[in-house]
Amino acid sequence: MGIKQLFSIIKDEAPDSIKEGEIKNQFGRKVAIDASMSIYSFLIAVRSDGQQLMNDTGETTSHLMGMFYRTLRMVDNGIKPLYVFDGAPPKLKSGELAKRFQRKQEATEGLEEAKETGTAEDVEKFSRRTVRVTREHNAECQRLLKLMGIPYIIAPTEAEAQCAVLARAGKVYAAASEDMDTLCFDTPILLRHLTFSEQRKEPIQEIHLDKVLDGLNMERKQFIDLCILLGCDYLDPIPKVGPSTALKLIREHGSLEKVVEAMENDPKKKYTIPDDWPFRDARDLFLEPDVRKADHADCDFKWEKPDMEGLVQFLVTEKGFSEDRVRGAGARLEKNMKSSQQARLEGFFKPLPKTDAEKAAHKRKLEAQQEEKKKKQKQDKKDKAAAKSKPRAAV
DNA sequence: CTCAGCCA
DNA sequence: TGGCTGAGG
Repeated sequence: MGIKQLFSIIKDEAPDSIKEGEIKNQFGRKVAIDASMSIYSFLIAVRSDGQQLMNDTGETTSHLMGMFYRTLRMVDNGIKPLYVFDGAPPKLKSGELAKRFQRKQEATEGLEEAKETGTAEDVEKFSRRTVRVTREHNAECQRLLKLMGIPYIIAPTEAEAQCAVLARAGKVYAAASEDMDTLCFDTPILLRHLTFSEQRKEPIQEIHLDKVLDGLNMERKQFIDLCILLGCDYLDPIPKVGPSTALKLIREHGSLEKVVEAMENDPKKKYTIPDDWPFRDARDLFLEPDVRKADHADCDFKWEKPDMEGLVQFLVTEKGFSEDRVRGAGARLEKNMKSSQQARLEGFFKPLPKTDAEKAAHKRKLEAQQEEKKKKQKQDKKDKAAAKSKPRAAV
C-alpha cells in the first residue's frame, strides 16, 4: 500500500532529506505510530505453522503479542511511543475499501477451494490475504496500552493524518511509519524502519519533509500532486505512468489540473485517465484531513507506570500468556519509565549552558555548525548543477 | 513479529 | 557477543 516508488524518487532527487542512524539516536524521543497499521502487520506476521497465535478458547492473540513486545522494545530504547488508531475511513476511500472487500471475498473463496484441493502453502497464502483488523482487535490493543501506561488517541478518520498533525505541532518528534503517504499529510519528519532495525541490520531512516521539497524543488501542493500521480490509496493509478513519467509531468506542467488537461488534449492519447478520477478530492484529503487539533484535550498525552496486576489479569488469566514473561516485561517497562523520568529531571536531554563562559562557547558552537551547514549546502548545489541541469518545476 | 536459548 | 532456530498462545 502507500505511494509506490516515492522513496526511490526521494532518494534520487533529495538524498539530503534522508538520514540513516541507529535506534540509540532516537533515545528520549516521542513518536506517533499508526496503531491499526501495526495491528494489521502483527496479524499477518505473528504466526505459528501459518496460523495466528490463539489462546485455548480460540481467541487470536497475535495482535497483543506483537504490540506488547514491540512497545516494550521501543521503551527499552528510551522511545516514548504514542499510538494513533484509525477512526472512520474518509468518504473517498470507500472506493478503495470496496475493492479490498472484493479481493477479500475472492480470497475467501480461494481459501475454500485451496482447502479442498490445494497444498498447505496455498491454504496459508490465502488465509493471510483475508486478514482484517476488527473493532475487537483495536479495543483489545487499547486496553493493553492503557495497562502498559502508554498513551493513545483515536483519530477522527485516518491515523496517518493525525500522526502528522501531532508531529507538526511538536507533540511528538516524528511520525513513525513504513508508509510514505504520511509525508503528504505534512509531517516534518517521518521515521521508517523504527522497530525492525535492531533485529535485522537495517538503519532507521529519518526523512525530513522540508529537504524533500527543497530537493524536488516543489511546493507542498505539487509534491502531493506528484504522489497522487504515482498512485495513492485513494485513486486508481493512470496506466503507463511510473515514477519518472510522474515526476516529468509535474515538473513540466506544475499541477494535476494542467497534467490532466495536457493528457486530454494530446492527439496521440498516450495516457488514459480512469473514468472516475477525482484528484481534487484526493488532494483535499491530504491538504485538509479530518483531524483532532493538537491543542485538544485528547492530545494531552501521559506516559505512566504500568499496571502490573492488570497486565497479568489480561494477558495471563484471560489470554493465556506465560506469567513469567509478562511479569518480566512489566518490570522492564516500569524500570524504563523511572529511568527516563530521572533523565528528564537531570536535564539529560537538554543540557542548557549556565555560566557566561559556557553560553559563549555554546554560541560559538552553534555558529560553527551553521557555517558548516552553509558550506555543505553550497557544495551540494555545485555538485547537483555539475551532475545535470534539472528542469525546474513550473509554478 | 519478538523472545529465549543454544552454540561458535 | 552475535547469529541462528524454534517457540510463543
